[in-house]
Amino acid sequence: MTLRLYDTATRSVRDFVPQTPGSVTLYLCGATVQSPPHIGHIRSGVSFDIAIRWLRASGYAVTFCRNVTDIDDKILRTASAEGAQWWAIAERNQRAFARAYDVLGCLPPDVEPRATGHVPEMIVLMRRLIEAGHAYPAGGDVYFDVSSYPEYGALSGQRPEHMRAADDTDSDGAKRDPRDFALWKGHKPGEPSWETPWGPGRPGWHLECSAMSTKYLGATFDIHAGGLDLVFPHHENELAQSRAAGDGFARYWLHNGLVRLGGEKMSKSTGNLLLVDRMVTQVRPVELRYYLGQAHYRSDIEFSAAALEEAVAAYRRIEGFLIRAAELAGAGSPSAGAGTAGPDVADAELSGATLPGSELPGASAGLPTAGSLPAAFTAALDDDLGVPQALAVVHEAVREGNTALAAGDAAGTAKQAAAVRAMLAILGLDPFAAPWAGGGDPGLRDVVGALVQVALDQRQAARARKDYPAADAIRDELAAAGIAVEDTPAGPRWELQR
RNA sequence: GGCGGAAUGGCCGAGUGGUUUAGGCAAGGGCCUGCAAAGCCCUGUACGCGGGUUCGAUUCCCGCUUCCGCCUCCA
Repeated sequence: MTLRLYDTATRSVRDFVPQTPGSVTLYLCGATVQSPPHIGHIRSGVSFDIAIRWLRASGYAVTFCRNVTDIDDKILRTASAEGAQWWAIAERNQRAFARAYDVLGCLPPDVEPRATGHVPEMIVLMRRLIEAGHAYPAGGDVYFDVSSYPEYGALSGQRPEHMRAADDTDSDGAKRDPRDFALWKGHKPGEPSWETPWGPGRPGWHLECSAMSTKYLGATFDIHAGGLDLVFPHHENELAQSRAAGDGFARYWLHNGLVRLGGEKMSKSTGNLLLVDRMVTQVRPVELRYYLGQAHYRSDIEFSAAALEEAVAAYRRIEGFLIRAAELAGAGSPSAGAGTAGPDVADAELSGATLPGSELPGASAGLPTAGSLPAAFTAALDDDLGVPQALAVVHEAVREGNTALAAGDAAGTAKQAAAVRAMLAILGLDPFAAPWAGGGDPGLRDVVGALVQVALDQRQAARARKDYPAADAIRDELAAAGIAVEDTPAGPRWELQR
């Protein structure tokens, strides 16, 4: 079974055949670093992180380029409003994006080029376009001549004659046609500028992606990804520039659906409510990742607190199974292995049942291979990255694993646990893998474990003499301290309340 | 005005020309438990509206309604 992907350019699901067998070049439109990321931004990161993990697990060597747009109107406006340097605003927000990608477990790109670092490449591309008759300098700006490129509109299905004229103010007078778009914006007082053969100025929005994708991935590359709201004008314009210049450009276009709030796309004001930094104080990052990743990447997500809570519950069900499975596989009796059982401890205990040929660090190296995964899971992801169906397979394995666990079937439990972890690794959700695992001071954990054990021993003694009020009081006190106690056939186990 | 997407059981969310019609959450019943918790089993019989094609439509076609995205700030 081969991977099939929905290609926006053809509006159909197509077999994915990379340009060079065995390797994939992928460009993702990353952040315009004009504000900190909200969950809409990061959903895109998560969606394509899963795509990249799947490509790698499928045996492709993926070269992943994710750009940063570090100059635009809004960055300049913010800088001016705050009395700060534009580059300081960009830098600050770029760091916030980097934090968000990291905290949600998105694998880093192989290269993360910034627009302002690639002006020479932009100049070359502009020259090529001007010489080919597809662009013209005017009034200090450089414009792409839409009428010179008959294919314009093909990606987004727009007909130029039906497009509304741009109502932007600044430079309309210089354009030959209102639909022409700026490759380069002429210098204005108070704005940063770079020298070009056509005068000083700054990059237009679209030019950078053509210049940088070509530089790092080649004139023709496999996949161009980004949010659905970038199809027009951004990606349309990129495509026009690059094709008009004679480059093949992207062979597949992937677009993720948007996150909405209150029935509408997240705006600046509503987005502030859903900043990643804020969300991860309300749910654990891995739970937020589960929420953002669980829907199909092309579906819109209507944010709701209730839906987020459901995702949390679903993830904890999976995680709970893995923790109990690790305890069983590890120390024979749950009480011995439990408690101290942060996932990292459990990880060690599970080592006997680890993934085939994998250390599972969450880094690109250790992903399970597609062949080692359940066939239904593989088939789901091969079908345009069908994460919802893939998660159904995960949940079925969890249920079977829980049944084995209840029966004391260690081998069966370990088998299901290994399968679940392998599948979760592809989705970036393995609780025992980086960046979710670990944390905490091992020494402190041992101390806490010993203290809890004292309390549990007293509770067991109370239970043995059928003094249930005393036993329940101990359990209640532990609960109040944030420790959940469960009795199992093999004795009590505890863990920190999640 | 143009282009595109969507409407599924209490909720989230897949999917399919029919017979076993995902999965999760919540709910009810049961098992287990001293009680819980966790887990397992069972239950609910859903596809916006109106036509059409068909032996049969939630799935295909036409029309309609509502919602959403884009039409040069956007993930």
